[in-house]
Amino acid sequence: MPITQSLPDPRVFAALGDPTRLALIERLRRDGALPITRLTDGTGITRQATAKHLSVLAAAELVRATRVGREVRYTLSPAPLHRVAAWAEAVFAENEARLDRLDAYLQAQHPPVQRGENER
Amino acid sequence: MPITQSLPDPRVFAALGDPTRLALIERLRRDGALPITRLTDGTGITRQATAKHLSVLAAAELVRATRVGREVRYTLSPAPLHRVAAWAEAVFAENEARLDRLDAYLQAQHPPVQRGENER
DNA sequence: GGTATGAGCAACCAAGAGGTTGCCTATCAC
DNA sequence: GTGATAGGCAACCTCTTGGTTGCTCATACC
Repeated sequence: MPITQSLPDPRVFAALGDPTRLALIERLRRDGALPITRLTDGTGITRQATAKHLSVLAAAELVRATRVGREVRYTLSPAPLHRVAAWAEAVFAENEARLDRLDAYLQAQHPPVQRGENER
Repeated sequence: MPITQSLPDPRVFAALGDPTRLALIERLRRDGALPITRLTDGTGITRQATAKHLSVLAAAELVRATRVGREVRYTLSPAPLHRVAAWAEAVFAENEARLDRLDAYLQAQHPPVQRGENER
């Protein structure tokens, strides 16, 4: 069963590969739509730093910005997460399958000692 | 239903956030245990570059090295992939749930027109 | 109107990442 | 033994990244 799953966008992983951004994702998951200033306080960093992180997340399409008056609200856009989860799970499963085949092959080459009548 | 899922190790995402390393993962998924030299040829980079990438993957426990004679074979160690998939799927699901709650709330505030006998 | 607040833009900086070359060690094959 | 092959280590280089400060623009409030 050759995998049909296409390779995911590395930018999504890269975007998730930073603790600050991971925390932003968690925050947005909990609280929904928040403007940059709100997302900034509590963290020890500047608003501009947060803005950069958000733009990385936006580039990976993990987050969507909508302007409301003078503020910009960020919300999670979880489609990439879904794709990433599917890929990771597929790789995991496929690897298990390969190991099983390898196992079967090795068993055939070196049948285990003491098997009992025909399986024990 | 507050998420019990703990935050995943950012190093796993960071390790996956590079096209070269993603390709290495794919290669190992397909072909199983391979030494560095084999993993290197075909790619346009040096053996040392590949070694660095593999050490990043190993630090994230995505890959395991076993020495066989003079060569070192790398194999996928997919447990982190499983965890990552679970987290991503959980965030996806929780976000959908939050959106649904928001939706219900909005419906309650602005009941849709034409609801039937006693709503209109 | 004037003032406070939310956000964007640009320059800058230090540290890290991805890559290289050069050299050394260990194992295999003969 | 000799030579070829697999790999490790260290120094170096350049580009990116995470962060800052300073300034400007736009919207809201009174």
